[in-house]
Amino acid sequence: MRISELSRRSGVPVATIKYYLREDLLPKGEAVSTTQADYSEAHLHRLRLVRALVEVAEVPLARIRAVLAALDDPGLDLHTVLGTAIFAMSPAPEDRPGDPDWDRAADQTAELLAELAWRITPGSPARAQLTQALAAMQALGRPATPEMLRGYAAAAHQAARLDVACIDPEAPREEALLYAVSLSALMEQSLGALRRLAQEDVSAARFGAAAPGAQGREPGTEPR
Amino acid sequence: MRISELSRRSGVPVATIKYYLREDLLPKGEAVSTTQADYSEAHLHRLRLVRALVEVAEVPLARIRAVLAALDDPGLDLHTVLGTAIFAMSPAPEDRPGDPDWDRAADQTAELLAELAWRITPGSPARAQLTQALAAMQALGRPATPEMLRGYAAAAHQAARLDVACIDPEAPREEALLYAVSLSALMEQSLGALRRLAQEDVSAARFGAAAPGAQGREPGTEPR
DNA sequence: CTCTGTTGGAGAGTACTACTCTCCAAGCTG
DNA sequence: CAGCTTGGAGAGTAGTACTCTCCAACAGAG
Repeated sequence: MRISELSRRSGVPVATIKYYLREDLLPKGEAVSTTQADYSEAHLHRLRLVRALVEVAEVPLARIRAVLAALDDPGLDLHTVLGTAIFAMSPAPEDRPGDPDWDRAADQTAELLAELAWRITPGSPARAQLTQALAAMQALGRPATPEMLRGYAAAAHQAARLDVACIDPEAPREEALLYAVSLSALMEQSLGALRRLAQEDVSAARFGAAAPGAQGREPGTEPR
Repeated sequence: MRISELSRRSGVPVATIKYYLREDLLPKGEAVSTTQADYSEAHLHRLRLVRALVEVAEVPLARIRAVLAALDDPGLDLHTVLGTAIFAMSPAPEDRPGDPDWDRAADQTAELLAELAWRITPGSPARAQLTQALAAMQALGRPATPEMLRGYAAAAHQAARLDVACIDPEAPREEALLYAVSLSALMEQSLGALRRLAQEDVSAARFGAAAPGAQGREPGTEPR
């Protein structure tokens, strides 16, 4: 199919598709002539994936590019490639050793992970992310307690079991990986939304009374 | 304290503090003379909160402004103000009625929420977010199953119980709200990080073998 | 009372991201 | 062969979050 059909079928403007091609977010179509290239269903599929990550999961293009590059890397086993992709997906805050809040948070992280005994890669960006969040709570004067962390870890592990259960190792590798990554990112959004909904339920149970958001903004209205 | 001390104590450049003052992210100090204003501990505290939301939770300034405005709104009960703040915090994707993927996702959402019977506000942006994520999965040809959704909802509810348990209704209102909001945002980051760590553990258990990310990027290296 | 430095306030400028627009010659289509 | 589309490349734009520059009005040191 030509670029205009790719655009029509995906709903993405031609100019944007050209931009993605330039930025290596979409592989080039097979050149039929100097001014004509052929795009396949795989292109359409990848384009939809990019759009889902951009629009729904709000992943920066640079990170999407890194993830796709990891997926295209052949010759690694499923677990390794998945790990690499998830690494590339996450923001990696820089360590701030020496900062007292950071160091205390790093200890909290180490203690929690030692207790959980999860099989994880040492330098994982997720670990730095966790430390960063705990350091921020420290700085706000409300450090997380070990009991809280254990509870959140249990919830996270439950979600992760569901994530991994969705992976079909029998499916074609490319497809399985693509789904695993997109599912991980989209389920992160879903989990966040579900958590906010659940917060309302729990808060209603605890503090009771009227429905909130009565004077909240109209649906679809971005603040300012 | 003067602006320079506020800057020194918070680690935020004076220029940025001035910018936040202009942008209504920080209330003005009490004017002592034409060219001198006095900032309190409350200013320092709010500044730290803004920085935590910007740096760690990556919340856009416009949304932080909306949240702070909601918190400053007096005369509402705790549950209501909290709900309003959480509303202001979340992105609100626009509905796309008519789009088949969207409509199916909206049905899924309605079915799940009916089954869960959580006490939630009808127009909640979190609901639209959930629908959006489910619609994206639909579009990628891998719709979420009701069983999966139930599982994720259970995990989310568990996290939400921990969130709400942290709120101390006896604490000064302003303080309780500030902590609730920052905790919600920072714990979202922590939960995401924990989930990624747990994914690695579960994936290792299921697909076994070598440590992943061996050729992942160095810690602290942003892709491209 | 002068001199040095800081402050609040406002505007312009910058860096980055994610497009979006314009142009062009080559090429396919009626 | 006229008129549309296409691939490719560069320039332009909109939005976000600062960052810099300037200035007159002070404040404190000597």
